[in-house]
Amino acid sequence: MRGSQAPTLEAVARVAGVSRSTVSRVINNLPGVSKRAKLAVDTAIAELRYVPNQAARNLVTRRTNSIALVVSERGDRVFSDPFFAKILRGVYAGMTGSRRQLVLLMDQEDREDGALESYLCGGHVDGAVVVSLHRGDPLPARLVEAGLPVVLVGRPLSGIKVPYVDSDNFTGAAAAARHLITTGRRVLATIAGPQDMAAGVDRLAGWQACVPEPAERVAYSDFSVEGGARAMAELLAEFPDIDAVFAAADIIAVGALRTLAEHGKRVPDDIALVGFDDSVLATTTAPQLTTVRQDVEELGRTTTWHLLAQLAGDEPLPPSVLLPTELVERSST
Amino acid sequence: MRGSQAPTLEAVARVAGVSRSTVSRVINNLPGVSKRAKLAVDTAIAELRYVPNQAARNLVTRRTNSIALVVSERGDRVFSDPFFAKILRGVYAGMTGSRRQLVLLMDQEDREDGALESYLCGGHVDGAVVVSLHRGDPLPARLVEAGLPVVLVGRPLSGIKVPYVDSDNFTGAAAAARHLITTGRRVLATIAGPQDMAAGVDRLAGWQACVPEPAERVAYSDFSVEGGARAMAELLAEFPDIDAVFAAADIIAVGALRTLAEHGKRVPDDIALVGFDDSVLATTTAPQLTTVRQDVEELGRTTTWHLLAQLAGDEPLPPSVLLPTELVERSST
DNA sequence: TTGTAGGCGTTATCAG
DNA sequence: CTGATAACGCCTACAA
Repeated sequence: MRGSQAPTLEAVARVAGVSRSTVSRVINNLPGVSKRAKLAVDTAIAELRYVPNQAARNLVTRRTNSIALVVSERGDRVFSDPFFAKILRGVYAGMTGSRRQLVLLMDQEDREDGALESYLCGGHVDGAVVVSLHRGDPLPARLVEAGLPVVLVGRPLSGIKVPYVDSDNFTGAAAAARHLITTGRRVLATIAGPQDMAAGVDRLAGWQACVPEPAERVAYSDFSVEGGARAMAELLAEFPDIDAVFAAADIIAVGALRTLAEHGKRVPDDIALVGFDDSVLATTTAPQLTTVRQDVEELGRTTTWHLLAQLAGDEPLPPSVLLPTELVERSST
Repeated sequence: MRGSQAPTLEAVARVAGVSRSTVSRVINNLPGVSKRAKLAVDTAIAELRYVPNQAARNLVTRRTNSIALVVSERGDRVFSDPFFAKILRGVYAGMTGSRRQLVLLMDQEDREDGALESYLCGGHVDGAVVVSLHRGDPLPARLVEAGLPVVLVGRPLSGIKVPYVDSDNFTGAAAAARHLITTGRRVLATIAGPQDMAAGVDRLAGWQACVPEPAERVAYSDFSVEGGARAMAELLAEFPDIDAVFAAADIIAVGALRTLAEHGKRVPDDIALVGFDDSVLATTTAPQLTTVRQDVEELGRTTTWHLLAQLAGDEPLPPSVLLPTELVERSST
């Protein structure tokens, strides 16, 4: 991949009039090199524009000084989702001072199945943060089996033993339920998120743990405005007397709000609405959303720390971490 | 980076009862392997969960089967900018069928200067698409010197000889100027973009090439709403009689629009306004923006094709490509 | 069709 | 402090 002939350690050593070992020591800042030798080597390096060959270095050291952020989602979707933006920001923040490169990897639809996996297991990276897992995704288990250090953003649904960091979705949803109950609402409904992701499952579970009739009045939606609008319509059609709704995400709540407006329902007078995430959306709606806050950037940061600690061998680590969530009261309840 | 001891070619060969070369041939789908041998090898590979060591492979083949998308911008900014989202989408689209992995690299503020460069030159990737260059960024020249195939998104300002793909900013800006002139505007002004980026420079040049008094009535702004608002205010203060403004980006135009409203100027009655980009912003303003459309996704796609062609050795390639831009008339002129 | 042997550019372990 | 020398895991002529 280099023009004609990239200079090697050997070449530098010749020019500097020393041995390869000495050059290697200089490059890696190892002790035991005389000032004179170091100077000669530095000069030679500059002159030849020498850059160490990573492949050779990786081969012998068995480390690459880079970690991967793996997004198990189609690449073209990633950039438009603010969730990933925050995760990325957090991962970056978590890496400061670690002297490692971050490599962002996404699913490519046209690649054969194992491409991502063999890239990761093939020694391109020292470890991986994996985010956006859906039920049944075999990737994390495979990576762990292969011995690659991995930390997940979000609880895995498959029950595999992989360390993860997640927001406490269960407790957050429970708080939402309690809030609605204590503010006098009686006919409670929820729009649950996708049940192939832990966030969807756990928020539903937390809700159901606090609500009188857990199995009643549940609609499902993906994380989209349209889905939320549709689910709200279903709910309204089947249970016209509901006076409170917990939406499993702010974006779902936005859709619900739209449907409620179309049906002439006033929020919070006729129906109270609670969202989840405390994203920017929550303050741009009218009325502003009562919602459960999770700190997504912190999620990325903590996950990265966990991975780096694992790489550094700072055992023992907790197998998983739950970050607190918090109810934020605004005008929709 | 593998658990205890990752299996090697050697191990597979032993289990399969063949030589390393035969295993290698199977892995690389080379001809000249008997059915029996292939079967034995495949079985052994599955049994041992063998994954080829990339470092070793890279070292000898001198290729990595991955290309980099390098964003010369702080990582945490990248995800929030829709421009990069579109570029990424285009790059992905351009890679379909290429059997390569995409590695996204961004500046990390805490890294020493050469980290990105030595990562790229050290043989981690076969080539790079580099985007978002500011004047004086030494990266592309260094990469090219080191022999790494590189294609730039956007014309480099430094005059270095690196292939690039860009939108035809000059012609687009000229079209904006002509449009304002032919619709009867007389006192023309422009809010130019940052002059440390080609997009800013070229749009200003295109404008100045078509306007009666090129040096007159120019304000400068970065690509932000606030900058546009401020620049518009400057213009208004200094030249109260202007009746047309060309903003070098839609986001700048949004700011200008705000200032104009504050000053009681009607658009387009009192002042005509043209933007650049045809981003989503252009249709969310009131009035909707007349603007110059550029296809950013296409930009990413074409740049990637160019790089892949270069890697494939499909010479000779045009050193650079300009993608057409097009005036879109709406209500602001 | 298969196996043997040499080398890719580093690091690391030894003696000197 | 410095310099040989043996790996690291794989590919690739070349020979069988």
